[in-house]
Amino acid sequence: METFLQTVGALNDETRLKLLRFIDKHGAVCVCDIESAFGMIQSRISRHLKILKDAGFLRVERKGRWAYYSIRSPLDAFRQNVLTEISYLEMKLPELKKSCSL
Amino acid sequence: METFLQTVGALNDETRLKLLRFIDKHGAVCVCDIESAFGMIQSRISRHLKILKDAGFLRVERKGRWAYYSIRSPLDAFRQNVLTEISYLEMKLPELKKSCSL
DNA sequence: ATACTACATCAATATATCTTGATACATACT
DNA sequence: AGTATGTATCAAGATATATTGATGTAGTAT
Repeated sequence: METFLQTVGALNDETRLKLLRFIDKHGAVCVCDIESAFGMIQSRISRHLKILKDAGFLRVERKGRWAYYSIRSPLDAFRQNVLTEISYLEMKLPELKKSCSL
Repeated sequence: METFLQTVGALNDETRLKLLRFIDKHGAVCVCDIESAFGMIQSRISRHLKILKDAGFLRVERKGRWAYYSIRSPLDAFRQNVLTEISYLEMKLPELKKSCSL
């Protein structure tokens, strides 16, 4: 119950749906790339990524000073369904431009 | 996007998950039965039922002064998955006692 | 018509969540 | 050591959502 509410709670935000789709589409990206792609301030991105991570959708891998977020794998069936469902949604995603990372 | 957010928004509440499971389990029930089963005031129940209905999970059928809520049918694959997922959750549901309806 | 019942909706308050800017932390570089 | 960079977290205000009690509406009964 707790966990399910956390999962749907994480999905209940337009920004997070876009982040999820963006990461699902591009694979591992660092926070600064997301920041410049979405044109949002870093604290906002960081917060949403944490919520998505805590809800079981994302994983982080730190390399040097960068934190790379990607879709957690393996993903249980329900979360996988959710990702698929999100991929069907019409949303305009920003372009990924490798601005800061190597 | 709109629709998806409305769907997950409807799921983002413990009371509504219980209502959904309760109705999924018992079939068509009227508001007063839910009210007495859950021990919640009527306006609260009514509001949550509306949210679940607007999100595409429930349908209403009025008979006389009663409004019977049941799972909308047919349900698309995603919402069906959600219902299945909810059925796996551990939650204590109140007993249904046919208190007011015929 | 009046009164009653089941349900819906509104207004006010309470609670949770989001956004921003500031600050903290950790790694890398000189 | 200091400085810069990438990220995380905190505190404040803004926004959204939930709960309650009151009121509105529609069907039913007397």
